[in-house]
Amino acid sequence: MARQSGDERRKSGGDNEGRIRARNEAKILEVSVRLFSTKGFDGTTISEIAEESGLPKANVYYYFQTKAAIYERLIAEVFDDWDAALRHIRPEREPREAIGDYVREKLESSRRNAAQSRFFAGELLRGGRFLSRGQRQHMRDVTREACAAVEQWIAEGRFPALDPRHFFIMIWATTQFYADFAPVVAATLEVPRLRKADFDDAAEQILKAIHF
Amino acid sequence: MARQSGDERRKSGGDNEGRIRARNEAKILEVSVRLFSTKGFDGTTISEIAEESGLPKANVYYYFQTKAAIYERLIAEVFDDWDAALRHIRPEREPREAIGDYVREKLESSRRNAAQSRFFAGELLRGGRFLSRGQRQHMRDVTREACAAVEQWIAEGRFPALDPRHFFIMIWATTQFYADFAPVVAATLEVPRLRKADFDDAAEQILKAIHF
DNA sequence: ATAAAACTTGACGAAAACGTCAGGATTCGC
DNA sequence: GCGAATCCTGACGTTTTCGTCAAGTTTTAT
Repeated sequence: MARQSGDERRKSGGDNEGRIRARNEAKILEVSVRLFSTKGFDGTTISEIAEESGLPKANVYYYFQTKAAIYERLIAEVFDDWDAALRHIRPEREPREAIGDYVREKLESSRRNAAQSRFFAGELLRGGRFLSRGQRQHMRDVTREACAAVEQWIAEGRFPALDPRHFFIMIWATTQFYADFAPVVAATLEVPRLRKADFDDAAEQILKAIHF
Repeated sequence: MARQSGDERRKSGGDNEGRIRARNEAKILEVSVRLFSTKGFDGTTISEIAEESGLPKANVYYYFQTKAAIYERLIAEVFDDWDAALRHIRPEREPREAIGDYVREKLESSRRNAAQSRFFAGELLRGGRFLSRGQRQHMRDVTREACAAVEQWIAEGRFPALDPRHFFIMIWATTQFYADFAPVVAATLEVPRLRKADFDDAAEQILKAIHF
């Protein structure tokens, strides 16, 4: 009996997964993030995931023990990207450049991975019940560090005296918005669908509107 | 046989609902907006709504034909508030005051009706499938009018040359964010729970950060 | 008081979802 | 080539949910 589902298997190895497993897991996750993002956790069924992945349902259960397991894997994936953009904010950089890069990268990544972005937004909207303590703590640490950089800029007189925490909230809110609430944005801009150019405009306008 | 469910009844009267009906519908809607906002449409069950409303399930169905009917009623309710705040933006007003009022009102109303705010955000995040064509159109009209006011300010040299559409998106994104993603905001501000003072700070910081 | 309208409710049926299982088919390491 | 590990899958059981129904009780209007 060679039954052995998903997680157990990876406990030591981790890297050298079978190609088949790698391919199928990837496919399942790719389909899932799209479905979860538009229909939510409860609105998405495993049958649906299976169908769109081109696998029978039981096969999905071969790779993931439960629906929650899929969801959690996705959370972890998104999480890895969470702070990547924030690394632009370093005290030794020029504020205008650092923040410009940050805004542009945030917009671009949420544009390119819109489903992922909406998926995570949905999770946060619901209170982040699937976020582990460690993940929450990590978010806090990363944010604190970025705020420290801004505070240093302020102390050096290179930045206006704003509360960096609200400043980041503002940036984050705005950049997320374009991808997560695309229908509203499209309606406001009076275009049928958002294109790359709209995101570029957004970056420019955001940087122009913020007083720094 | 006096069977007659919800919607039919109101077709002509509309105003003079029985008190019992008014009370029970209100209770159901109040409970529903909270549940929908934290668990989503599919994650919320009628049994749950019934239980928390203190009514048997069949009674909920006496007032609302389907779960979707409850959801749609809530959408319509939220919708009525959508543009109320935007009415502060009028060309004859002083830009600083008008926008200040707008930001403060938006923050305050999303703070006071956090569940409603999150509920609507969730709907938009999912692509706004429950929004009627008319509602979409209305959003567009209201937005266009507000943009026209800003454009007039710009023409009169009372406002910086920003694209008003991106400007409003930015404001809307930011103000919503405080209520809708409260856990993230609380983590960033390093407080256990957001209080009124935090929202007041937010208003101040937003207005200070925006260049106008 | 009385009849009609409005309201309440326990029990029920049908459909759908989750997750399981036992056994068959493929692939892999040697 | 062969045995073991991995992968695949149709059918199934259980639970949950939506929504219905028919028979009650309470309120309201006259």
